[in-house]
Amino acid sequence: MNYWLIKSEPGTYSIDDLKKEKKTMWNGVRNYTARNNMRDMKKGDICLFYHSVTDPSIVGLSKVVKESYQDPTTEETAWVVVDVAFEEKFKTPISLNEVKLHPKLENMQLLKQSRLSVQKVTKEEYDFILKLAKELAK
DNA sequence: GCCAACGTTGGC
DNA sequence: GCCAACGTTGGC
Repeated sequence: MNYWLIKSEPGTYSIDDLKKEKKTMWNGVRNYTARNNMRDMKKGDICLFYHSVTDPSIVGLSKVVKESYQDPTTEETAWVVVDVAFEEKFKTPISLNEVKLHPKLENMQLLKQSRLSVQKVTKEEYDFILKLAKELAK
C-alpha cells in the first residue's frame, strides 16, 4: 500500500468534479518522473488530491481503481494513465501554508519539488495529514 | 555530452 | 502579472 499526491488546477478538474463523476481517468501527465510514479501505483493506493494555482491546498482523497495503462488520448506510447475514484473531500482543506507549518511535513516533495504533478507521500506524512484534516474539520 | 534557449508550472 | 524552478530541445 502506497500513498501519493496528485495535482490538478481546480479550474481544469477539481475534487468536486471527481465527487460528481465518482471516477476519472487521470490523463494529461507529460513528465517522466510523474509518469514513473503513476506506473508504480497499485490498485487500492490512496492519492491525496491537491489543488494548485488558484487555491493551493490538499482538498481530499482519491483511490487508485485501475493501474496504469497506455494513455488513450495520445499516439505516443510513452505516456500512461490510471483511473482514480473519489474517496473523500476534506471539510477543511489543508492549505499549502498549513503544510509548511509542520516540521513533520517539511520533507514533502510538495515543498521540495513543487512542480512535480504526481508525487510520492510517505506513510508517516499521510497519517499526519489525515490527523491534521480531522483537527481542522472541528 | 554540454549547455544555452526556451517553454511550462505554480506560488505569490 | 511576475518570476523562480526546472524540464526539454537542439546546436555544437
